[in-house]
Amino acid sequence: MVTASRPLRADAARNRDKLLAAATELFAERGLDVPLEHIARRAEVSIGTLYKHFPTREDFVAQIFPQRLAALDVIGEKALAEQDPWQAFAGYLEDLYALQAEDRGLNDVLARDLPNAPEVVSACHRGAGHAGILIDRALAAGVLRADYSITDLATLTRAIAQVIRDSPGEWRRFLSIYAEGLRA
Amino acid sequence: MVTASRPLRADAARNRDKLLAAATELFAERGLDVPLEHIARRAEVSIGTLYKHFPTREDFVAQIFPQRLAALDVIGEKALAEQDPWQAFAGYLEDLYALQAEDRGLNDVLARDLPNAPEVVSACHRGAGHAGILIDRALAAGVLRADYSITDLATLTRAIAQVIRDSPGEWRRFLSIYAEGLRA
DNA sequence: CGTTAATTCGAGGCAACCCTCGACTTACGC
DNA sequence: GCGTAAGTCGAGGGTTGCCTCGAATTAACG
Repeated sequence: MVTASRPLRADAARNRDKLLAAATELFAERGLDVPLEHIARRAEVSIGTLYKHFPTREDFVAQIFPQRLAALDVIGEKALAEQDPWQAFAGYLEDLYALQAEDRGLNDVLARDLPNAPEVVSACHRGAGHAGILIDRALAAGVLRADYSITDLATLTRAIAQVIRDSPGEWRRFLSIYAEGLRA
Repeated sequence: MVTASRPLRADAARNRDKLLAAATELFAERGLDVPLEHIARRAEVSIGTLYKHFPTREDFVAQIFPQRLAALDVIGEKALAEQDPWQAFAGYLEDLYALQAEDRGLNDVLARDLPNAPEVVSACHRGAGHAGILIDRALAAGVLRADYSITDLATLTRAIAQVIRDSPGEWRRFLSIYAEGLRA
């Protein structure tokens, strides 16, 4: 039962776009918790209009992050193409956290449990799938500590998210130390 | 020029104690950001009375945490008494984070830059002093990766603080992996 | 006891953020 | 052009937390 909503009026479409652009910028700059009023202000639109188009913060997240999360697939594929199982896994971590470091909103999305939009959830699942394969490969090759699991990666992600928030310049070093501890 | 303040009236002393007890509990349970109103409520005292005794949140912190931080000295001494340089450093980390995991307030104090009370600051400095010695020893013995520094420990502390907040049961495992990466 | 200074109380003002609703405005089809 | 549905606006009500201040209370001392 698809409810075919009629096309937006011209001004409405314009405002929707401005809101989306503003939200994209502000999420990236300030993180997921930026006040909705700020988004409205940057979009030069009233708060009422914001709520008309995006009744909840989640609606913004659902519109904005699926594309962002597509990058996860890219780095996943890239890592799967790498021959050396250790290099594949370690490179994946580097790329993943580099991504997070570039976008505070993405950092939040990946580090919290919150994001409920199905598109976002499925993107995360795909990411976890890639990571799972990389872990299995590395385990099979005996280059990763034998008890490592995807749960540890989730923990690491939240930890690194915090490092990125506190001191954006240090995550790479932190990761390199942690990664040493990962080798079998 | 020491301003000798006269002793508190009996009821005032009682209320002060109740406030301190309530704050100690709530900081430990909920972290440093617990609303001051909650502290007043648990102490069964009005919000006005709370502000009379502790005009700022920092005043609570300054009264409560110096004793808590004394534990830092204890584990520092304990580690310095340990013969094996690696065991000394690794044990210190274990003890430190076990402490943090037991008290959300302490976790916050150690992981944020905020705490400005001189007593708190100096306790942190003493802790850093111990840690510095442990690091130097381990470096001299060649058991710690050669480029490790106290800055890395600060980063680790913030990262683990986050792990403790998110999933209190996992910090030990996380640390054990990281610590592997630390060996020379 | 009575005095009085110290203490307590909590209503209420301020600020940030959330969200709603009805009056006004405007795009668009005719 | 005009009528109308669609869209916009922003004042304002709700919440949570911070903090203040004057009226009411009370400990403590003679």
